[in-house]
Amino acid sequence: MRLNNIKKMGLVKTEIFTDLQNEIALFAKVFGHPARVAILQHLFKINACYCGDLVNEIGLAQPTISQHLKELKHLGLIKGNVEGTSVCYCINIANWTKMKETMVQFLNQDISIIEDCC
Amino acid sequence: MRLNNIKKMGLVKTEIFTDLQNEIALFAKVFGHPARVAILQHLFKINACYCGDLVNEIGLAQPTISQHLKELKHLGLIKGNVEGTSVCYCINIANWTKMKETMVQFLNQDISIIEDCC
DNA sequence: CTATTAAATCGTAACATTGCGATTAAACAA
DNA sequence: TTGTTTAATCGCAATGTTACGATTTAATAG
Repeated sequence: MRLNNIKKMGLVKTEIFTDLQNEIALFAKVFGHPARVAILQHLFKINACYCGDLVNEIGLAQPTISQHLKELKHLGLIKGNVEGTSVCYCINIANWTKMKETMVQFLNQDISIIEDCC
Repeated sequence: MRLNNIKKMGLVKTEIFTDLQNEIALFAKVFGHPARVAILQHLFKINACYCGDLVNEIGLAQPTISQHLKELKHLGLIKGNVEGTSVCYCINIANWTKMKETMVQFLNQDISIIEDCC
């Protein structure tokens, strides 16, 4: 159920974990930076926007925003469309939904637990 | 709505983001490693277990597991109880539930979006 | 063609993360 | 007290991440 071309995790010993565990970690990792959280929130809010809008909105330098957009795009969560000299970014709903299912299932593990053990 | 003593994010310019954005990023970051995903899944599955069990179950060295447990504990998602020479770990359900609410709300941002823009 | 504009890429400094061997600390047993 | 067991901590090597100035690329305007 992986989305786009999923990259390796460097030092992490991915081979000793299941595909699902690695997939959850990769999705979570991309949310593990407030700039990427902010980019996604903004894209959801205004539906589509240019890279430059995000630079103004968020307040990080253009190369930094570009780098964060690249990571989101690489995981398949956003799409970028060239319009003249600008690039219009928006959420990839189909992939977002797939990702959401995986993550919500992970977060809902607690439904069978009644109370703490210790 | 933050749980435990939340730490800074190093190079990350946290001050330009909202508390919620930083909180989502911190939660996501802790899930951003398959070992921590595996630890949480195992704790949910068997309800409580010793550090040594996790070392056998997961296959990373004891200091490495100990370090991952420390991060989960620091965020408040697990509790550790000393029992003789062992330490029994389990999920902190109350904090897990709070975290889940925050994350699910973030993941459900897509409910208003009908289709892709570009 | 020559600007101009917008965004990607390059290069790099500062810092963080991962993993583990070695050691320490704490509880208990004999 | 002296082992033994279990887990935390220390220290460090290898690698990743973040941020941004400088540069390049690509599209368009004049």
